[in-house]
Amino acid sequence: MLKFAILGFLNYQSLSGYDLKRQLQASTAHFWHAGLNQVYMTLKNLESDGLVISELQEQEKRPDKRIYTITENGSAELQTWLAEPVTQVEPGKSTLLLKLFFARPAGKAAILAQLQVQLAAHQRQAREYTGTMPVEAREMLASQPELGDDSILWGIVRDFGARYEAMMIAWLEESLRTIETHFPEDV
Amino acid sequence: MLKFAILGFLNYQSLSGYDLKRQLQASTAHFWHAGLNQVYMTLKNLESDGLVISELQEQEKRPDKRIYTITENGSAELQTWLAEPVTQVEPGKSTLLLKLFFARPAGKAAILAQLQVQLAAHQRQAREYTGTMPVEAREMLASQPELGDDSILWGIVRDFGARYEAMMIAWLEESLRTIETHFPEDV
DNA sequence: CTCCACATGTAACCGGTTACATGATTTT
DNA sequence: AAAATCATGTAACCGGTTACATGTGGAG
Repeated sequence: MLKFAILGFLNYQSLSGYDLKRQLQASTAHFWHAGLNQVYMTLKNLESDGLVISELQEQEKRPDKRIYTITENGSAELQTWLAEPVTQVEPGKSTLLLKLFFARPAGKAAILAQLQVQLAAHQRQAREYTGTMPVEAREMLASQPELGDDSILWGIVRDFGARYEAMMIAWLEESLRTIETHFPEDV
Repeated sequence: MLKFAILGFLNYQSLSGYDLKRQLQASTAHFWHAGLNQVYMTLKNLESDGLVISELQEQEKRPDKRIYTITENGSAELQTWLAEPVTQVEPGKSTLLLKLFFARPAGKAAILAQLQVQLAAHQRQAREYTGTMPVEAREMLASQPELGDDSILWGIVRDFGARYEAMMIAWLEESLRTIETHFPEDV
């Protein structure tokens, strides 16, 4: 599916693999990660499928860049994908929940430690949503004011992140209290 | 990681692949899915690694079952995994958020439809958490009362599910309102 | 008579992760 | 002098999905 994330960004503007990775990092990292190598590979596949084209841009003082541009076929494929309904309630994968579910043999101290680490991490994460939009998004909006409608959607996705982190923190705090008061001490 | 889910369940009691799948379905489906075939395959791998052993149990009127039992090595491997700290804030993958992020070209009607389908699905899902513990869990608790401590953890995981669905519903409702009032009509 | 639950597997494929490989420029 | 940023790739591996393959007994 990274394929579509990339087509989505290239639909806004032409970018190099490296810049694409930056965009992903700034905008979609919390709901869609990707390694740099994977970005390059996917771009290559997209090019051989004729959904994007690339041209080499020479740079002084910097390595050359390969700039990718979406084709009409690519744009069409993106449209098709956007129109498809999403699977009803996507089955998630959470290592944390899985581990917690079976965690009893690990002992009270280990469980509390695990949850505290998570709490700290999510409190940090939550702070990211208290500020303003990421620079990448603001820059894109400034240079392409016709993206105003898109930014409504970006805001909604961002709001999900904020709510998710708030929920996570509340749940972790409550869970810590539950374990502390109800779970038996390690022997 | 399905490997550990299976070891976790076999650590409670010996089970066949088919029954294992049932347990997964009933307890961990919303944070860890698995196809039947994958369960069988993983069991096979676990056996060749010496983490579980199996014996064939003949049945009248039913196909024979292969019952798997965790070994000491298997138990040790589970312990090790449980003790390992979870990666800080696991990077999630959400097709819904990805699609929504880039959804502008799909148009207002399509976006609203998408969100409404999701809302209905999550309202259904949320109802699952209003009732009591699944039968599988209650049966296991009744037959093995020493699992009382485990059930605290099961409750915490279950609570996550409830909070997640509540958050999802609130977010979807708010998003629907936002789109309706701020997103331009299709031409 | 048809569909569902029980019961177990194999094989091809595919998306994504990790490791390997290289190299200049700028910042600390 | 070391570390981070810019910049692009290849190859092995691995967990998981989809499709294929088979067969009985009970319920509607």
